[in-house]
Amino acid sequence: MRIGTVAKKSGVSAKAIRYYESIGLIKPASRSDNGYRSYGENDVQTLRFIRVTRNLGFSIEDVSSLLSLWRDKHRASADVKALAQKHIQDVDEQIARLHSVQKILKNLTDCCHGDDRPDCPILDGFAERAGISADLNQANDDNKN
Amino acid sequence: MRIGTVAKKSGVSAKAIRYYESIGLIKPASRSDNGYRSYGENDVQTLRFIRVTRNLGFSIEDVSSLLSLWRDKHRASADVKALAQKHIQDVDEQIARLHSVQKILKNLTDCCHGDDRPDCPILDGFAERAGISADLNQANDDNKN
DNA sequence: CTTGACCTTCCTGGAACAGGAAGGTTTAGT
DNA sequence: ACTAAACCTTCCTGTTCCAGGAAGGTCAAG
Repeated sequence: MRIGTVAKKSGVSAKAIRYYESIGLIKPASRSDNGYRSYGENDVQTLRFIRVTRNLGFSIEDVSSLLSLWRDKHRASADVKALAQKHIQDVDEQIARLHSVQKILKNLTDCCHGDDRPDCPILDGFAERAGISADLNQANDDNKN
Repeated sequence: MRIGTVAKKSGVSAKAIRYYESIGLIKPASRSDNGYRSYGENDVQTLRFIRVTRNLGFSIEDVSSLLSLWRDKHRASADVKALAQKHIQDVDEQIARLHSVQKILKNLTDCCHGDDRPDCPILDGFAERAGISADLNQANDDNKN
C-alpha cells in the first residue's frame, strides 16, 4: 500500500504521516524499488490509533508514550491511567479558563446595545479590567491623536 | 520611560512589546538619543488594553481591530459587539469540543483499575474508537515485533 | 574603572503540520 | 506508442505569538 492509500484508510494525511516518520513517532516505512513508501494493514491500525489519540488532544509526545504502552503487552494499566488523568486535568483547566473568559465576555456583550452609537460597555469593560479609568482613557485618546 | 519600566507597569513583556511594534500592532516608539525606546503613560494604557484582550483570547488581529475601535470616538458599538460575539462563539465551540473529549476520557479512566496488570480499558477504548478490533489489535502486535 | 543592569538588533526554536516547488513514476486512456 | 493525470519524492516556507539567547552598545553605582 502506498502513502495515499494508507492516508485514506487511516484518516491521517500523507503530509502528517511523513512528518510522524521524520520525528520518529512511527518507524520509517520500507520502500519499494521506485523509492515510494510501502505500508501494510498494521500501519493503518497504528495511524488510526494516532489519529484517535491526537483528536482527544494528547500531544505527540504523549501519543508516543501511549503507542509504546499499547504495543507493550506487559504494561501496567496504571501507567496508562496516569497519562490519561494528567491529560484530563489539563483539559479541565482549559475548560475552566474558557468558562471564565466566556462569563466575562457574555456579561459585557449583554450590556452592549450594539447599535450605531459609540458608547460601548464592552470596550469600557476591557478598559476597566486594564485598570484604566474613563478619565485616563480620555487622556489616552487625546494624546494618541 | 524605557521599555523595561513600561513592561512592568503594563504586564506585557519587553519582548512582546518589541514584537507588537514590529508587526504594527502598536506604532513605533520614539527613541531617545541613545537609541532606546521611550514611552509615556498612554502607552502603558494601550499595552494594558492589549494584555486584557489577549488574555480573553482575542487574536492579535482582533486586538488590532479592538484597539482601533477603542480609539475611535465615533465607532458604532455594534462593530465591537459583532467582534465579541464572534469570539464568544469560537470559545463556545472550543468548550463544547473539550467537554466531549472530557466525557470520553473520564468514561475510559473510570473503567480502568489502574494497577500493575496489563489489561486496560483506556487503550481498548482508543483502539475501539479507531475501529480496531481486539483480534486485529492482536495481529498488529504480532506483526510489530 | 569595573561590574551589573539595562538596552539594541538579529536569529533560532517551538507544535504540528499545510502548501507548494521541482522533479521522478505510474497508470489510464487514446 | 504517447500523453495527461495522478501519484510519489525531498526540501523549503508559512502559520501563531512570542521566548531565549548571542553579540554588542550604554549607563549608573561602588
